[in-house]
Amino acid sequence: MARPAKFSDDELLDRAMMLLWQRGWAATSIRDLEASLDVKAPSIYRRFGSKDGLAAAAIERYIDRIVWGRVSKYLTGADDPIANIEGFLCSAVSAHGDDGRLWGCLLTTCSIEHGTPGCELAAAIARGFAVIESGLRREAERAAELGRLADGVDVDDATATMVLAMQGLMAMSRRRSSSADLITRARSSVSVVSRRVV
Amino acid sequence: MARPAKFSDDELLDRAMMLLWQRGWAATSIRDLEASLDVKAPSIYRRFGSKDGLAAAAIERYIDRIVWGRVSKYLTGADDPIANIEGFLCSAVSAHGDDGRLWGCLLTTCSIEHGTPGCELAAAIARGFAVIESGLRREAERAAELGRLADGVDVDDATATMVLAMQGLMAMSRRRSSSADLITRARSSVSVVSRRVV
DNA sequence: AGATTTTGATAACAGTCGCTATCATTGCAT
DNA sequence: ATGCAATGATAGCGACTGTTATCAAAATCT
Repeated sequence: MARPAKFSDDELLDRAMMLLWQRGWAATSIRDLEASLDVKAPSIYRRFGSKDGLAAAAIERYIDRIVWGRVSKYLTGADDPIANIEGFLCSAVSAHGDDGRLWGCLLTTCSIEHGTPGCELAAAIARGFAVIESGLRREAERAAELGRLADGVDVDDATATMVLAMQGLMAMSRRRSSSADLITRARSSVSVVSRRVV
Repeated sequence: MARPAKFSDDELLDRAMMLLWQRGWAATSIRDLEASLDVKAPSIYRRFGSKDGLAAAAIERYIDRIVWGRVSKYLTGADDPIANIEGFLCSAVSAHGDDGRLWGCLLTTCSIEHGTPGCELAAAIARGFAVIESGLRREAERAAELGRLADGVDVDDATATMVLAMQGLMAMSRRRSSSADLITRARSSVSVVSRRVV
């Protein structure tokens, strides 16, 4: 056939995902990707078509790896659903960068940066958020069945509050250097929807 | 003295604020500002020093006009604090653009786009969020005094939940075209922290 | 009225952006 | 070994970025 590629698409996407996650969409140029991926621009364009195409593929990979990873690790559908939700939120605001800076969420960052709705990025981003929301809703339903929701709080209320808290935490992550304050806020928000155990 | 300026700094900042609010920081170029402000680039640079300087001044104006306007209109320190908070959140997710697209929050958008902490933009943004949080906290304190907080929910919990909800709503605003769904979510989140009246 | 001083406009700077045409290099199949 | 096909590398495209030097226009003060 022909000469094999130096890196597989998956390897490229992993590194592209990390770079976009850390720096954002607009702040990451093709030259940055060239340097980080050790692959020249023409190869990137032959494989992914455009910068948007690469970003969309990187977002898909982010959903598959990071989002699904956290959902399946924390929102397990077993044990205490409240503790699961709390673990999920706190895992998202844990430090990532070597400098201690939080990375936030690739989905939130890209959806705000790349505002134009209707593009292929928007569809990928919406899919990622749907994964998060359905995972949170599943735990909220279990919490309701187990009587772990606070009085007067139904599944919709708990899900909406947790989704908003998640996005709020991700937005705040981009400008906070430490995660301690965010974890406190996350715990507060979870405690509000859950029944106090005396 | 000398020839008077065609527009005052305040007029310029008002229009710059609207443009940055609608399009974001990175997506708004100096040429865009020239066209929208009807003022050429050299005048902009003579007055505000740089694009960052203009953005920082526009953010200050956003805080003074929009943030303080909403805080003083809704978080009044009188009447029902729960209704006040709900009105505050819902006002922020009301349609703004002629095309029905939501603009979100200039602070949230800029803080995610212009991630670099330590610059003058970051300080202005932090100040704006402090205004929002203190306003929400004031109403939460009144709600606690009036017995309008749900059982087991203290002022810190309610404030944290409302701040996260606010930021979450603003993040979601950038990719939603209608505000109905966001208003439903906002109401859910407010209902969670407030005492049910039977 | 004339001098002064700040304004606005034209044009251009160097740099970066996303993207691509061109070509030599490489490895697989025959 | 040879031809084929896809690779990586060099170089460059036009457009756009933030920014600034230069100069004409205009309004206030003496």
